[in-house]
Amino acid sequence: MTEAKERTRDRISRRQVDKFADRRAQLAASALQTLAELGYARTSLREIAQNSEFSHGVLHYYFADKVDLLTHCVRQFEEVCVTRYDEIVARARTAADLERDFAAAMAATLRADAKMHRLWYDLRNQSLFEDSFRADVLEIDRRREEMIHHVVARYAELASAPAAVPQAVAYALLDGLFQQALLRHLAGEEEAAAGLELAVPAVLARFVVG
Amino acid sequence: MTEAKERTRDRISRRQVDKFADRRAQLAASALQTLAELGYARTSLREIAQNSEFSHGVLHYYFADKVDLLTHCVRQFEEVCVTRYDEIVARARTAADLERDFAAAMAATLRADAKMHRLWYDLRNQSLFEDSFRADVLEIDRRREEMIHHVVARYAELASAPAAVPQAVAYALLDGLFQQALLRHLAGEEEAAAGLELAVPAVLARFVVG
DNA sequence: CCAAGGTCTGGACAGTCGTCAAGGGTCTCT
DNA sequence: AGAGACCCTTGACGACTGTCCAGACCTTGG
Repeated sequence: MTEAKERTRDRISRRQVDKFADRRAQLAASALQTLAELGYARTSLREIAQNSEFSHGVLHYYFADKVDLLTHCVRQFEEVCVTRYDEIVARARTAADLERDFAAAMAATLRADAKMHRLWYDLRNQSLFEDSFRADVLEIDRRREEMIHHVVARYAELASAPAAVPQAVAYALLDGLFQQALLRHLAGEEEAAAGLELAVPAVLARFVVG
Repeated sequence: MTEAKERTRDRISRRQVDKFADRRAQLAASALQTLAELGYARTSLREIAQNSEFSHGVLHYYFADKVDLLTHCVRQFEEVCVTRYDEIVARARTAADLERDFAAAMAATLRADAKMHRLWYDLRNQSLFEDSFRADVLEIDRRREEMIHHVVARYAELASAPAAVPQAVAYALLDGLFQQALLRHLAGEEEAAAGLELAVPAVLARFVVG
């Protein structure tokens, strides 16, 4: 076999692999949309297929089984999930900036992506019953904790005061706050996001000494 | 019909009603046990019946349908759920007492009732997708918030300092802390409960000014 | 133009689900 | 003793599930 042929085959093979991966990503996106709408308990493969432009059989062409698909979904979900506040951290010039912008961003994503957040908490809970996703979920939660830590650390830096709570605790507290706001928001309470935007700066301020 | 007869019939009728309610409660207990073990998504009526001493048909004799059963379960769950720290609040003589005992009680129930707590978070999340339980779940959450408020209010009183955070925020923060500890505990992390017991007093102290 | 292989469809499968109804068993009252 | 209410079991139903597969479609290489 000539070198040219090998290169060609590599290129084709790579293109096929990429196409394969692209389709997987596309189907996983349909699955995520379905999951966000119906929740883990009520999502079936046929429903996912109906939210895509393919028939249900194709899912087993691209994924070994349902767990494989859902695991891929969880991993794909991560990418959207853990870089949300990076830009705000980078832009902030004062502690007051960060306080205000971070709170506003939390309230904004609560309003805009409520169904996706609802799905995240659903999947995190499923991982407590089924160990298939557990590793991936814990990894995402770790990165979310890191993401919050970046915010808090930068905040402490801007405020010229050391952080007074461990990063795991800071994440747990802010996540609790967000989850409660999500609960209220999805229950129809109009002021839920506004309440969150109000509460976050107060809590953030107590994360540093002084 | 004589008065004696009427009284007799009332007594019998009441006994039957009570027996009916008792059996409902018994079946709901079996259902709760099954739910705690398998989670909402994987719990079927036949599985519930197998965790009781009856066959699956009896469930439709005592409950109109699955939603009726699950709703009853949620309500029954409430009673166990919302009086957990009352005694500790009543006993505490100093703020330091309350801090220590409350944190110890949280860690203890995390260790002892992890599966039930996991179920609670599962059901609360389901209520975000299905509105059948929503009202009951929100009611329980409201009572849990009240329960936490009792602790915080008494703590502020003992510390002779006014509470510095709204009760909804205090609940959200402590709930987030607990949920994160539950996550770690069920993932096999041995120090999760101990970490919670350590973090709670620090957080509680920041709920009051000074 | 033909063969090959990647891609996709649609139907079939075995199993499980919630629901329901027919029937047997047990107890109480007349 | 017989009637009737209550309690429970069993088996069935249609719908839905995840999985698999035969075959059609389409692009590509020779």
